[in-house]
Amino acid sequence: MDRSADINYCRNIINVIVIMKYNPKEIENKWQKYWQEHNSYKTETVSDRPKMYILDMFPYPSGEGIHVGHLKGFVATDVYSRYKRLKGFNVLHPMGWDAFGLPAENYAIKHGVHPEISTAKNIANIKRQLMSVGLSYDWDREINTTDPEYYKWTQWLFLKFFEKGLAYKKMLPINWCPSCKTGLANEEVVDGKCERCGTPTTKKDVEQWVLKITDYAEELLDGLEDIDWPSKIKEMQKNWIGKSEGHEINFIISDKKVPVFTTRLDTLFGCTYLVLAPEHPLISELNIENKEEIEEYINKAKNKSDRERISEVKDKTGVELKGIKAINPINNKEVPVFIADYVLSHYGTGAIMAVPAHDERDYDFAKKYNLEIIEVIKTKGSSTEDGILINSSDFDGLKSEEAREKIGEIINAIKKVNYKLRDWVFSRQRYWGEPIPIINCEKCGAVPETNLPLTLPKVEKYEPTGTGESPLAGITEWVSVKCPKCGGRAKRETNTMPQWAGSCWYYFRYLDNKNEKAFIDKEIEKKWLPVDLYVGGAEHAVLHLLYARFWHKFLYNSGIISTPEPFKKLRNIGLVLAFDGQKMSKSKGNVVNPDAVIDEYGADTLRIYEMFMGPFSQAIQWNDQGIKGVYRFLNKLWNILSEPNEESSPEVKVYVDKLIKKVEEDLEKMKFNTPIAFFMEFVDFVSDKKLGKKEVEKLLVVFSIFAPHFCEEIWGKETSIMEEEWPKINEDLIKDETVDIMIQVDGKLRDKVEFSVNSSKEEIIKEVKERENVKKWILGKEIKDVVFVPKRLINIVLCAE
RNA sequence: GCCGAAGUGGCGGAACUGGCAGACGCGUAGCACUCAAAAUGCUAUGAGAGUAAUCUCGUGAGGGUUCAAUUCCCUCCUUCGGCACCA
Repeated sequence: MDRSADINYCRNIINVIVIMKYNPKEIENKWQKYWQEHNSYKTETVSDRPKMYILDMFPYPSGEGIHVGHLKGFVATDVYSRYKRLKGFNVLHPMGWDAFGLPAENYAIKHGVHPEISTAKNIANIKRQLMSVGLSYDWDREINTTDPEYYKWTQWLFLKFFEKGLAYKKMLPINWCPSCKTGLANEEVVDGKCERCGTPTTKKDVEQWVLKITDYAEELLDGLEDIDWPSKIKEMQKNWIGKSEGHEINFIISDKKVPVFTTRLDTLFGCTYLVLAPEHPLISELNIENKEEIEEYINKAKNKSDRERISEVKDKTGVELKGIKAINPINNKEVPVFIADYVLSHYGTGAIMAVPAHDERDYDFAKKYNLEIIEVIKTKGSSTEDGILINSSDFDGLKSEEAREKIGEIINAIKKVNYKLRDWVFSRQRYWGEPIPIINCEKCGAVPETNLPLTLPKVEKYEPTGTGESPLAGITEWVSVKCPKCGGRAKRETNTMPQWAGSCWYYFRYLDNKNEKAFIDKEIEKKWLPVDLYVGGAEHAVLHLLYARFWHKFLYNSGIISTPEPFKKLRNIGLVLAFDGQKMSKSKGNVVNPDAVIDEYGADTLRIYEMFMGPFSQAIQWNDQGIKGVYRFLNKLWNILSEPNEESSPEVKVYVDKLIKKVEEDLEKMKFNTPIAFFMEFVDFVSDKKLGKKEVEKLLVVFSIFAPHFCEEIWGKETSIMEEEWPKINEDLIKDETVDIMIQVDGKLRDKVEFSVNSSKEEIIKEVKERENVKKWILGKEIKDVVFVPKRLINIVLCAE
């Protein structure tokens, strides 16, 4: 080290001694301890104040801890919670752990550490991280989905579904991940690949527990009307449920009725062939000439993966059933019959009437196999739109909509609604999940295990078997039980629940997390639900958010709870991208760890940067320089607020009240970036003015929602700043007496003049006309009109030459 | 292909209900402090013209409505997210 560095070092020390500098390291630990010791974040279940339930999507306790992206949402809800507390609400702001799932189990397989142990370790680490940011969670209400006292109720709720016949066992061709060696729900297959590991999924026939979410399709759709959610998420759920209204009609094949679903009954005269799904049960009953060819096709179709099917969208395959014809009910015309895997067995009736002239898929197929194409609708735009009927005998000239009605009447078509939504495959062949509390008895069938919790037994090997059985199947002493009903030999269900089970109802449990008699007390539920604000990532749109609504609606319909929807208002967090504009991920090595940021700048700087970087529902790149800017701002603000004058100058008083009002307005709109900008402007404004004690106190209370440690330290009173109230502002004081009026000539800004707010149009025009900047534009021209917007502008409109 | 969201300086972004485009921050440049650097402070910073006052252009592209458009309407382009043979 050279001499100059020494001098510099000495100077810095002198600085610290002379002025009390902002030193986050010193103050943050102190206050975190204080808040914890004083139970500052505790929420009373019963209170006179109005309730406000502000909820984060709880994290999965991964080994890497949380990164700054997770924190963005947590900080936003924390700021909002602190704001609402100061505003007099009884705020519930809890946190917990969604801890069942594959990573912990995979870790166990690799290292032989029980998931319970690794999970506990990870939770401790993340909890430490959350506390180091000064997040105001009521930790007395902490929950953990892997705690038997918690999953006892997950199991109990499953049995409710079972009692009502909404949980049933079925042999199904399900999505199977060959790498995770487990079945998956539809929602967990993204782009033909496993949502967890990215391996292409295959089809496998496995006996599965299924939850009948399809019974709730209509309600799940309707409920969207009444909730304040981003339209994007609503739209995704709508599309996922995929309601379509149409008719079911019968074609006749070999004297047998073959029902077909269509939304375009108006195109019935254009039907030139019929297509059955390869799995259609009728096929085996027919006397087909080319039986072998058909069987070969069916086998091939069966073994296709989702990816293969997707890649074949533009190149459809199929085989004609030779010697078979179908009769069209409207005109008794005979049309050929095909099987093709572009027709899905699980949707509608598994059979379609093909109208190649007005359906793209049928068109592709007809072109390929040289089938007849008959145009029956005259359309203005694309051939698949509604229009006017032609080539349709008596129905010619009718509009599509009328034709659907009329044709429907004549052939006795049944009106029918179909949904894309399919039942929820609910069992997983893995270890680290809630055991399904069912005993399979040879005599009595599936019998509920009522002695809950049914705890997850310890096993030696976590490895999935790959046979379609879970690792639990290997523990004979656990599996073999007596049937609770007949006492005979029976076996436990060895499948576990999917990772989404625990999160379907966790928002109830925070409210009453120690209740041993019920999953929630009825009165508490009535008082506290729905959740007022729910914040999390958009990736859960058709997973957690759909599943949770389903469970909630089921409980509501069963009379167990009193609210029809769980989450009144939902907002999505925008991703925090790495410096390179890419998603943060461990493998790319571009993850920003909050621990490092706090170590360098402190928690308050991190909090404010997370909020200041941009609108919180937007994806934004992390920028190290930006944090420095926030740190600079906090240093300036620290110096300004820590040495106040006795009394503020009058313009400062007004400014502060205006500032508070603007901050409040933006917070109500969930805007967190602009309030911070207002404070930055204030720093600049006040630098050459007098700021008094009273205003400092107001500012500290308001700013404490963003920088709690910082404000608590300057506050320096006996009681915590958290116990204060949001400052009242003097509306009379902040009313402007004068305003700047924009002066436009022909819509172009030419001048700006200060007037009293009450100035009339005439007064303003008179004065403005005399101003040089205006005169030169209107000189010698005729004024056609003057537009006056009070308190804003006047626009002098001239006659065009 | 279908559905949804979004395009504003060198960068992140701001702009109420159609009414000053570019707040605030970053970066950059200059200056001050310093032997020097860092830190800090001050000034400037959309493009072009002009010594200046000021003017012209400017919110993805083109058109429209309006006294007035980043904001409303139409067409198109680009990016991102979702769905993907759902009859």
